[in-house]
Amino acid sequence: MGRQPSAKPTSFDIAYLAGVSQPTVSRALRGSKSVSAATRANIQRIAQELNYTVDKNASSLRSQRTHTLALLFFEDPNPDESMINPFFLSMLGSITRECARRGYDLLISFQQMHNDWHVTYQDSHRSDGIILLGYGDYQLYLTKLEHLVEMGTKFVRWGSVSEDGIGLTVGSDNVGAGEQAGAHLVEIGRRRIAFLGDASDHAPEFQDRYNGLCRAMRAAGLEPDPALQRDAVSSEDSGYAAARSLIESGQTFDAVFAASDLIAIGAMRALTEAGLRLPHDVAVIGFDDIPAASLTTPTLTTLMQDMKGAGSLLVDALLARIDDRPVEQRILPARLIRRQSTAV
Amino acid sequence: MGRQPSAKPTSFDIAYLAGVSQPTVSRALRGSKSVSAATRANIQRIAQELNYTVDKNASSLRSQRTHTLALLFFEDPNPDESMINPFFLSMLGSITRECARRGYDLLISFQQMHNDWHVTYQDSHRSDGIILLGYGDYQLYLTKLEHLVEMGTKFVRWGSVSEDGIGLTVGSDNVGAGEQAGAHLVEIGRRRIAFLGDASDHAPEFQDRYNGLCRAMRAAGLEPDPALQRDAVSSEDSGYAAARSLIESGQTFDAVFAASDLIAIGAMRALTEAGLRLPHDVAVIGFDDIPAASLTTPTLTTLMQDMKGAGSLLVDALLARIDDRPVEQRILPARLIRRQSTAV
DNA sequence: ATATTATGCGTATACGTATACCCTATGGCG
DNA sequence: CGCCATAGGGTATACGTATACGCATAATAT
Repeated sequence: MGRQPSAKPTSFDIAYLAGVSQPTVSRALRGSKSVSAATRANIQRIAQELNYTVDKNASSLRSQRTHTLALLFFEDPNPDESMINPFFLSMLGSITRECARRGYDLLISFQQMHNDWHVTYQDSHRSDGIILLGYGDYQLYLTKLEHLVEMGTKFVRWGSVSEDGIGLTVGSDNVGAGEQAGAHLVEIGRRRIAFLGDASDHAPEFQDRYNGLCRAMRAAGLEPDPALQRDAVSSEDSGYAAARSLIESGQTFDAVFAASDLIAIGAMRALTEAGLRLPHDVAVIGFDDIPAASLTTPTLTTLMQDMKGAGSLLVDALLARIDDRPVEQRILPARLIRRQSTAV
Repeated sequence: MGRQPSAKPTSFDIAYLAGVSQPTVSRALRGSKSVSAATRANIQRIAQELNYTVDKNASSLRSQRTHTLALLFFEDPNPDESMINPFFLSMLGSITRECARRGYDLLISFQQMHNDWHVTYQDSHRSDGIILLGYGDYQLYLTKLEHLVEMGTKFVRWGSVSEDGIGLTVGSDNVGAGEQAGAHLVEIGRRRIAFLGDASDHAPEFQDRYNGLCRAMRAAGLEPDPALQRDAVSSEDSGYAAARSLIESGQTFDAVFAASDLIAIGAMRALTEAGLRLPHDVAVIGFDDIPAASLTTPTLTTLMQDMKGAGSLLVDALLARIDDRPVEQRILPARLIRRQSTAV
């Protein structure tokens, strides 16, 4: 009873009470097998009683391992600052859970493309590695990634998975998903399918989706019409503008495959305003299955990415990278969610 | 050139190059005024050149300050694990930004109401304080909070602001927002206004909103009918069920004030299915202004909470609490967003 | 001119843990 | 009965920084 309740116990306190030395406490709690079962049990009991916790800072300082990962969202600074891509937000849940399961803490930050991630997070020993999520200026982005590789920073990013990519990338099977979308539209009888989304190599994921669409069309004996492709970034406004451009061009089309749900939602607004009936005149497919997709009129058919799988895959891959183990899986399948916007 | 590029520089390296002692480097970089301007400038230049960063673990260990806050979402374990209350998610952006602005890192975690937050985060020196966000089993919740207070844990939570609350709470002006909702419905001629949301003291925020509604009605000479109140938690399904219950009861009503947008969206589905025309037969107001609110049919009138303000207020309050300074502001105003669901 | 105070910095050390290394006792084996 | 391996754990120390304290020198006061 003479102890100060406010003073947090250290491993020395435990050691004293257990009649052993401080290193033995450390060894016992970390599971070293050079401690007898009886001693270990005793130490654990005492630690429990005193509500002892290993000091994270001291532990990290000594072991040079933080058991912390950093999650960086980097998007172009948005006029509406509080707006975050909903798709990435929903990945957050699975990432945090996977981190917790693996005993890792998660630091989170939104970055405006600064130059010093490695300095900020790895060199200052805040985290053992970095998860990168986001779109943005792709060229600028690549430059930064090369820099990270040079600095030996451990990181993994979500994106288009290809062998020549910079650093380690995991992502959905975008080509396969594009094929599913195309096949579905062909199946319901559509012939002239428009694609809304940047198809250049500035947006590899969108490009993959477009390539998948083209492949499905060709497999059905249709030739994709390049005039039916319109660039768009992932936002409602951009989707609206792209659809307007398509409508005003006078091209005929009976389906729209939007590279993201946000684009699709904007496009549906433009199409409806133009007096087109959905899905009768134009069928629409989105990508991501954000919560809003089931609230639109008509509800939006879309490709659902495996968000839960994505989170654990990202964490798995990063931990493998940190421990210099080979990374097993890198690609996740997507699933077609059929709703009213393609129900004819 | 003989230096190892991979070895991270320490304050000793800087000190050696600057011809001073290590503590002087520490003082210079932390802005102590007992270092001459010339020395400081020189040290900063060298640190810059070497890409030196203060080791976070060593710094935190020595100073017993982590400059890190922990954000805890605690909700009842959901069957759909990846579902997070969208309102809290949008608060995330402003919290991270405010932390960054103040030079704090942010740890994030989802908790299933475990007992040991303080152990996990404060006692193990992972963070200086905790931000709590979430609904959940309110009684259980209160017990945990009392425990936190006992342990001397620094924390702040989002919720119903009242003087007798446990710990430090900041939140929206729920009563005032409820009044705005009520006044608006009265203004468009509605007399029999239903409230969907738990009005017991298990959900103080909802209760406040209901009280605000009642106040506005009485101010207009109307007496709220308790039969028009239905309990609901913040989910679509719960809103749907509550609205069904109301419809089946045979009560007449010409407006619904839902305690959250999710409840409102579920209720609108039930109302529409029952053949009621919105807003002609029944006007609907929600709460939160989640992104989906502008996508429903009809679009949803709602009360927008000041999310950006909320984030900075939470961080401000917590930092004040950590430094034992008085907390200035605790209540944020909400704003009525008029959309189609009340446009008559 | 001496006493006083402030300035600028070095010396020593603490923060709490993890690990390399060393030592002792025990048992197995030939 | 001597030899070595092994279990079990102690001793010493490093991780990199921040701070209490002391000590000069210079600036001011008296």
